[in-house]
Amino acid sequence: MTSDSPNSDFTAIAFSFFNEIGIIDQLGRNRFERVLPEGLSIAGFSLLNHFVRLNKAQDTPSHLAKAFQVTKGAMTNTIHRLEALGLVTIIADPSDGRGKLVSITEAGTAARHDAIGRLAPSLQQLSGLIDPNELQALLPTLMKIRAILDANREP
Amino acid sequence: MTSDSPNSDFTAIAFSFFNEIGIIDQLGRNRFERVLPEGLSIAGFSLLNHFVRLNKAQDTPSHLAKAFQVTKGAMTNTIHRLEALGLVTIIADPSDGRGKLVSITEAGTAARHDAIGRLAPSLQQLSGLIDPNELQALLPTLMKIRAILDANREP
DNA sequence: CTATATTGGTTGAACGTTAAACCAAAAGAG
DNA sequence: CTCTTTTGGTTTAACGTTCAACCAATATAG
Repeated sequence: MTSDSPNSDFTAIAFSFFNEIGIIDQLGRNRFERVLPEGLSIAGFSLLNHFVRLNKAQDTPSHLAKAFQVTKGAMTNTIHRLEALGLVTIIADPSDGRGKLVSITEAGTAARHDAIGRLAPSLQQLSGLIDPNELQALLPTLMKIRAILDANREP
Repeated sequence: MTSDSPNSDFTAIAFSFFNEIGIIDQLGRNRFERVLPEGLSIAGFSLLNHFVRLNKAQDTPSHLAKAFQVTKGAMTNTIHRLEALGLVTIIADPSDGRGKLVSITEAGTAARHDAIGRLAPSLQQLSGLIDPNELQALLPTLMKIRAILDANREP
């Protein structure tokens, strides 16, 4: 029964896969969201983290939307929310009348640092429950699948 | 560099992991949602599928909420939406004045069948791009992680 | 140069989700 | 039996997301 009809098998495997992915995403998102500083969502934190990690001074909303695989509307929302919190500034792009430039503020860098501190205990706990090697072993395949899904939208 | 400071490494690995999970969930969800019949969400389809797969005649909302790891409010929403489409019926539980009993209708079974047919080409395409064995190999670890996250909510 | 197409960003409606407050019915404690 | 707690379900506000329509500015074609 393990290697019968290989093709209809794929459906069952894919169903299970996406099901697990969905639940893990939900549980993980929930877990981290509740420890983040008031008002800072995962989307917001990811954006701040992006600036610090890549040491970027500024970036355009459209580029950010592509980097996070999110629609322009979603990115507008995220950015404006961060701006309202003073964690980010938005200015007009001097070299393109349509564009904007987003920069992280001092407060934004601090908030990101604070958030990482808050995340630590939660991650600490997980590190005792999940084998890091096992987790890491998943990464290459997950990245491959993500790339395939990304390159192959709507059939 | 592979087995240096094992603990701070975990943070980076976990970040990458949840990041990939989040994007795959979004892309996969989007991919399947757009091919589903009008008005039928993934949540709705999953519910219908649950009844057919487990060959259940009826189930209570609270049990369904637990099965899908979703809040009661979310399940109320899903069920009522399906009821409005005529894919499910809701009756009072005769043996418990608080409870309800949800059953799938003929139309619900048909809609689920139709949905599977619509999903097929999309899955077919994926089966050519992703190695089923590689996909299946991920499942045990994913399930383990899901179980750990589930059993270990809010630190 | 002018007309058309593309790109950057915003907006508003809809969806599924969570959290929290709430009500009614059932179960448990005294 | 009565009081208290637990359980089943609904409701409302808020969030992040998608999609589609839209506007303004730039790029491209002719």
